Formats: sequence, C-alpha cells, structure tokens
Amino acid sequence: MATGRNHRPATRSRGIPEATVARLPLYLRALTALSERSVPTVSSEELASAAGVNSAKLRKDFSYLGSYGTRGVGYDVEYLVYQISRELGLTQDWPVVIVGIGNLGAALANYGGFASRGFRVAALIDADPALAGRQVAGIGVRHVDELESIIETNGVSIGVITTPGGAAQQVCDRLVAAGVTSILNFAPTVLTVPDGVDVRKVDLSIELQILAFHEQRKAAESLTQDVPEPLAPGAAAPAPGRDQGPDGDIPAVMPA
Amino acid sequence: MATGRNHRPATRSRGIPEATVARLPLYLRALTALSERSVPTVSSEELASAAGVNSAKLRKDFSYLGSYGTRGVGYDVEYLVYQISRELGLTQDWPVVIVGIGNLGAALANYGGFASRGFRVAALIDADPALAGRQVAGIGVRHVDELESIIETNGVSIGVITTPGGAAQQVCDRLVAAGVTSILNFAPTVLTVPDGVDVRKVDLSIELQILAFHEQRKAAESLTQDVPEPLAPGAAAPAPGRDQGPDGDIPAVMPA
DNA sequence: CAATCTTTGTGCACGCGTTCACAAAGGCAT
DNA sequence: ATGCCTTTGTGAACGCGTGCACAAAGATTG
Repeated sequence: MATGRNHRPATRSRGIPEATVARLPLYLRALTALSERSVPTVSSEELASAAGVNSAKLRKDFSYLGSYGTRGVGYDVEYLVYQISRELGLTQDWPVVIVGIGNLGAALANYGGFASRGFRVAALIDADPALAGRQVAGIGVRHVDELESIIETNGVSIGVITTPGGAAQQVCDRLVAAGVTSILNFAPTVLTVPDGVDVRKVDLSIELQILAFHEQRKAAESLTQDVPEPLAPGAAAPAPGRDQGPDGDIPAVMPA
Repeated sequence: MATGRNHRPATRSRGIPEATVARLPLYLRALTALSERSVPTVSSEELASAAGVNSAKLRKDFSYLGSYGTRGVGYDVEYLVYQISRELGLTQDWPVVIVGIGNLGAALANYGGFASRGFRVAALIDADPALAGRQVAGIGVRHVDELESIIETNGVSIGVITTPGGAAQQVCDRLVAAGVTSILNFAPTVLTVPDGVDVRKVDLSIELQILAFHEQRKAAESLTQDVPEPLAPGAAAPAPGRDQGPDGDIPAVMPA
C-alpha cells in the first residue's frame, strides 16, 4: 500500500484477467439471487460463499473492476449487479444463431437461460431442408443457405454450433466469413479460426472422461489405502497385480 | 472445477497435472481419427496441430505418462491410444445416470458421444411421474424415488444433473449419499459436495456471458483504434468521448 | 561403423492465478 | 472527536502451467 497513489478509478481497461472474467457470471448469478430477496448489501465473505469461491479471490476480482465496496460494510448488491452486467456487456442485446437443430440444438433453443441475460435467439439454422420452416421453441428453422443473410440482417456476432462434428468446421468458416466473431462450439471438433475470433468449446465427452480419470484414481487410491494387502483375495480381479497399480509401466500391448 | 480441497500434498508418484488430464481426451480424439485412417505413427508436431495445441506442450503432457515415443520417429498411434485410454480409465465400463429428463437431459440421452467411450447410460431419472416408464433414446425413464436403488444396483459412480437449478442441490445430495462420487452438473447452480466428490459444471449461460465480454471488448477496441494499448504514465489520456464504452467510469446508478 | 538427420524429452525461465496477511478506510458508539 | 470494530483492497509470496531451446536418443544412409 504505502499510499502515494491517489484515488484512481482503477484504470484497468485491459486489466481484467481471464480467470476473473470467467467468474463474473458466477458472481452475477449469486448477486441476482440476493437482489430478488431484496438484500441490500453483502460482504465478500457471504457472496464468496454463495458463489463457491474464496473471499480473497472475490475481493481481488472486484478490485479489477474498481473500488465498488464500502469498508466495514460490504458491497451494494444492486450497484454491483449493474457494474458486472455492464462489464460483461449484458446491458445490450446479443442476437445469436444456433446452427444444427438436432437434439442438442433444439434443447438449447428451448433453454430458458439463454434469453434471461440479453441473449436472443435470432434464428435456428439447419442443413436439413425438411426442418426448414418448422417451429422449434417457437422459432422458425431456416435453411443453412440463408446463413449469411440472416447474420447480416440481424447483426449477429455470436454463433452456437451444435452440428455433428463433421460439419462444424465448415459451418464455422461460413459464420466467420459472414461476420461472426464469437463461437460457442458443442461439436466434438477442434475449430480453426482466424485471429480476432473467440471460440469456446463445450464438450460433454471430454468432461466425462476427465471425471472418469479422477474416478479411477479414487478407486485405485482406496484400494491401496483401505486394504493393506494390494491383492484382494478372491473377488472379481481378472488381472490381479497387473496395471491396477498407479505405476503401471508395464507395456501390456506394445505393438511391433 | 469445483473440487473442494486439494487434499493431495505431494502427489508424487502419479502426479499428472490437471491441465494435462484435461487435454488427454483431446489427444485421444485426434489419435482415434488417425487410427481409423490406419496411420501408424505420428509426430508431436502433427498431433499437436490436429489437437490444436502447442507441440512442446503435447510432448510435456505425454512425458507425464511415460516415454511412449520414439525419437526420430514419433509416437505409435495404436499404442498411444491404448495408453491414454488406460490412463483416463476408459478401458472399463462407466455406468452413468442422467437425472432430469427435460430437453437437455433427453438430448444428452440421445447423444452418441456418450456411449462411444465406455460411458453407458444406466438409467434416466426424473421427478415427474408422468415421464416414468416412457422411453427416451431407447431407455426407460425411472422415477426419482428409485434413485438410490438404481445407483446401488448398477454400481453407478458418475451422475449427470440436468434438472432445473432449484432441484440440483437436492438431487446432488441424494446422488452423493447413494455413492456417486463424480458429478457433471448442467444446472445453473453452485453445488456443495463433501470432500472426495468431484464436480464439473457445464454452464451455457456462463459461456455466452464470457463471449459477450470479449465481444464487447472487441467492439470497443475497434472504435478507439487510435489508442493502442498502454495507458499514459503521467498525463491521463483525454477521456475518449465514449458514452457506452466499457470504461464508463461514470457511476450511473450509484445508490445512496 | 560412423556420420547425419529427425524428433523426443526436459531443464529453465517467465507469467498468470491464487492465497495469505495486514494496513487503510469507513461506520458507530461513547 | 476519539477509539473500537468490521470489512475492503492489495502487496507479496508461492505454485502451476506454458513455451523456448537444446541435448539425448534413435533411425537411416553411406
């Protein structure tokens, strides 16, 4: 600290760390819940607990936005809701398109959380002509041929891809060429995009595999901890002592 | 992820970094594609490119698994597929339950990527009695009353929550109490779980908000293109006339 | 066998993110 | 005012992840 610095309105323009940005929606959700209960102020401790993070982290996160708290009191809920909303760009309307109206695309179209924060589904797009014209979640499905004109007409800058993996890159290219600069990708594909385009991917399969890894680790751990004898007598152990251990360096299937 | 606490002080023997674990499924997918094209070996450069990562990072990731490459040649595709699969625990069967058969839950049940890697949907569970008995994706929906018995009977350790936010914590508690130790949460809620239980969350709304933040920043940037990056050290740059800009220091709604 | 070429595996440095711990700042009571 | 209490805001330390750059290791060729 050591003074020396006058009250600066946190000239951070570029300063907000990515990790902080990723947590702002979390804070916003907790704050919105407080707001609906008409809670006027909240301490960093309380809010952090509601958001499931460390209170020091929360305070540091907020410090990147500016000094919006009052020492000895806490943060004004309404004010903070507004500031975070503004910071995230939620005070404006964001038209989005969903490309690929299969099970997942349809589910997203029906998802209420979409519209709740300024995101408006401008169009549903699919390559199947049989779908064109049908209504999903009260929105008409348009054929992919119209993709470019839809994006231009509605000023869409955010696209959601829920196509099969094989079509994702092609759709992505068309979206980008038409002016989309942010893409949320649900297809199991690594998208290649030019500089200046943001891609976030949501991959159910990957999430499950990560869970499986930890699950396996936990299972192996409980075996080597609870049971002093690594080899469980009897029981269903097809290959006891093989690569069950954490150090399975035995190349079981080394190819030629 | 929202894992409680890092209860692994040293993690000596099998200390694969979390960031590496999160990338293994990505490598596995790229390798599987190569395998299907009968490509025998692949260099770190090629594979990294296919997975969308840096080649040095990929090599370091693989080094945590062991020395599975051959210098001057590359990595044996089939061998690596096996090693990563084993490391991720995909060589065994993982029964999962999906709780909350709304639009999203049904979409997940239909999602092919689920079954493709050892994940088997053991049951679909919903609180709505009208759904019980109906078939979704060829799987019968069971009532939530049966949750505990289903988990125990099938040895389920991974649960997927696709309920509305309000029910998520309650469902989570029941899953954990019944023996589930890994949870994939699609509900817009912060789940509280005891130590030893892993939670990963997938939140569409949060992803969109993060994109919106960057989108807004890009938009503001293109407007004030004359000012590059660094802020003036001594003299504050003349406040740009942006009224809506992201740097709005104007406290528009400062409460009393 | 030796020389050369290719590609892995990794030591090292750097930057980001997290956490601790505490002084500064505001409220409140006396 | 003054002193006490509460809570913010942040300096500093630490640990993790990333990427560079290069030596080691194996293949390949003559």
